[in-house]
Amino acid sequence: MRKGEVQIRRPGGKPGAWTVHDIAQVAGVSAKTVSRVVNKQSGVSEATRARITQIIEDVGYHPHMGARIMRSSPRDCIGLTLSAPPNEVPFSQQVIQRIFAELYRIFGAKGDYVCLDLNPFRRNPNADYARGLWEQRYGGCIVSGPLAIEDQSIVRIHRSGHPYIALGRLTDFPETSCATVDFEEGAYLSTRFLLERGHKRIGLLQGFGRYHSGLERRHGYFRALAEAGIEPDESLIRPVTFGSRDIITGVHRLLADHATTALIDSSGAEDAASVRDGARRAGRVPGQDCDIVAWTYTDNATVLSEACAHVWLPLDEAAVEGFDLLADWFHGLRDGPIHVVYPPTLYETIRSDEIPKPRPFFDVLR
Amino acid sequence: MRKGEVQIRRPGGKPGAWTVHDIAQVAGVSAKTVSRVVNKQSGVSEATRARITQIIEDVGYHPHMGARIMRSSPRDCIGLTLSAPPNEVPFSQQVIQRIFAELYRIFGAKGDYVCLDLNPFRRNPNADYARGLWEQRYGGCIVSGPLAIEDQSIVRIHRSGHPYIALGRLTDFPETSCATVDFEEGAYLSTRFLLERGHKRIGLLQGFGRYHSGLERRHGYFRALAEAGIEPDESLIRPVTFGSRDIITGVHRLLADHATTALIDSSGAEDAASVRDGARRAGRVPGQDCDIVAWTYTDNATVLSEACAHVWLPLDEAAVEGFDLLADWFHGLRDGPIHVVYPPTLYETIRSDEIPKPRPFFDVLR
DNA sequence: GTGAAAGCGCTAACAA
DNA sequence: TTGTTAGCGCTTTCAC
Repeated sequence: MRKGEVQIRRPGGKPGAWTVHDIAQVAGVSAKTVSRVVNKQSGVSEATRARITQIIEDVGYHPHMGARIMRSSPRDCIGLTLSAPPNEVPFSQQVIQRIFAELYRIFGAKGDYVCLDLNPFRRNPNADYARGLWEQRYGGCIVSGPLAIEDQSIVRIHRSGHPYIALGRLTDFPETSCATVDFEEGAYLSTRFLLERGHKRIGLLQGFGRYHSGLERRHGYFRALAEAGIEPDESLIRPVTFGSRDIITGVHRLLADHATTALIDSSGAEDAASVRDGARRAGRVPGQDCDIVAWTYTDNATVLSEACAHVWLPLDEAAVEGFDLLADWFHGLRDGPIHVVYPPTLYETIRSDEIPKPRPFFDVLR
Repeated sequence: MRKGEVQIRRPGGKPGAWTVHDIAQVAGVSAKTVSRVVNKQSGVSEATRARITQIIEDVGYHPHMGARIMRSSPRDCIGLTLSAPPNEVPFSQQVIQRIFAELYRIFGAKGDYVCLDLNPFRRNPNADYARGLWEQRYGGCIVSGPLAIEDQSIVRIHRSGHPYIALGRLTDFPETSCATVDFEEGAYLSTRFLLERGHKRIGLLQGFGRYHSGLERRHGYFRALAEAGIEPDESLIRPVTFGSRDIITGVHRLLADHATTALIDSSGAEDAASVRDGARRAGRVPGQDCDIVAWTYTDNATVLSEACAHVWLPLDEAAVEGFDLLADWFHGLRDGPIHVVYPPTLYETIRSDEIPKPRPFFDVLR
């Protein structure tokens, strides 16, 4: 046996891991007393506590977490789930890194576990991304990503009373505990800005079409048009995914009609090259014969040099604030739900160089 | 209630989550039959199975994971732990991303959970990074990072029989299930290369001094010296951390003695700027009055332009192979332990530009 | 093909 | 301050 290594058989030579009863037997006390020591409860004399603590350390005892959560729900493990398939809504490296850095800071450094439910979707497209909560695997969770139009899970989570926070919300369920940005307002700002510049036919490259954040984009766009007394035209809205080809085609189709003089790129892809490609195919020149408003998730950052304005949606920043509040809720320092909804900001001029398209995280290797 | 939402009270109007007994009562069968259906065991008629499956779906039943793992150990959750404090051994973004991409590919996509024990060290410097295993929180684990000289946990994990893999190994416990590279050989190669170029006094900037991978560096260095019949000189070895100041000082001290004509940068920091700074302070010019061999974790990459050779230690590549094997062990498709030890490669010429110093992952925000 | 009973390790409630 | 009892939800064993 290696130096310093401890290896003590359970009393009676039983195999397997030590239990409170084993510790109790060795210490000559009852299991409940051991339990009190493990859980730092009062009602144990200092001498007994010290003795039991020593035995626990010597034999390397750890309480069985399965048995433990049968009596009380887990408060030392937070879940992180994806509410959308990563191939459909690719998380950028930057976003994931920021989320992890925060989880490390808030939960990890305290000794809490973080449990990832990385992708229930590949097995079952209608997977319940909260399954870890129902299984009592964790006692609270972060729902990372937009919520699908047909989403049922989030309301069930909400009703369950578990601490949770979603990085998105439901258009028809404003109670959702969330940390997100106001996409409706973003679309409204973008549209109004272009209307004020005299545009009448404004195309909307609409990201997240299958999700509530996509719906919000439509609503904001319609609201600005209605205020200006302009009849909306469905053909001016093109739902797009994050794929280059989709964005190229979307821009191409929208700008092919020369009566359309402006475009809002709310795709969320920050993919300047594809927007340019689409415009070129339509025979248009952004900044010259058409105005483009580009959406970005980075403050004061140019994602399309020719854009007449950039709208910043501070999603990461909202998430960071939300996580802190969730931690407090999770640890019993406050109640839920949480409502962090950051407003977007429209920049007409930005001095930064054009930042590159973000790299998807779950794609690092292939 | 929202459209399509299911919310059915348990029989008897009891509060809380549904159990196998509730399902059984509704279905008019016994709990065991429900259990058989949930676990896809035989011994249930098709009709009964279909009926129970339907009820399970309708009420959104999920088995209680705590109760479940009291009868059998968890095989749907893999742990990821850090064996060293991240401030002491900073993981680069690249490494962490690669690890996560692999976990996503191998475990996440199958529907397994990945449970992170991010940092038990801040609370307790002697923390047992395998606590999640002892608590039966997960049924196997990845030990990410080097193993400390005084490490006790890894042998206990090994003896426990749980599937595991460490991204490092113990110099005196070769049975360790690991995916790593041969640091001893890396140091040997580096030293021999410099000896063959005629150097007699070779400094070793030794990374990971408190860890086994640091010991391996010493051993390889000594082996090459012994082969060449050169008496080792302890003052030529400088253990360094990842901090710039430490590396600057280390290089400075080593090169201040002009009799020392060569240096092996096995710090692992890939920090060219600090090496240069240290040399400058010692009044030396790498590539002119001294030879430097630089260690890197990226294939065919220059991490110090003036280096006379680069030694590539394919740690990421080893990890990727190891994870696949661990997954098979975890899922019962093979037995452990795993031994993936990649050899280092010495490059005398590399045509790449100098790559920048890697950015630490757990430092993204601050 | 199906069910009854026991027990996994822990802790809340109650008793001493 | 400490101990006893019961029971959490599940699965295993054994019986029907």
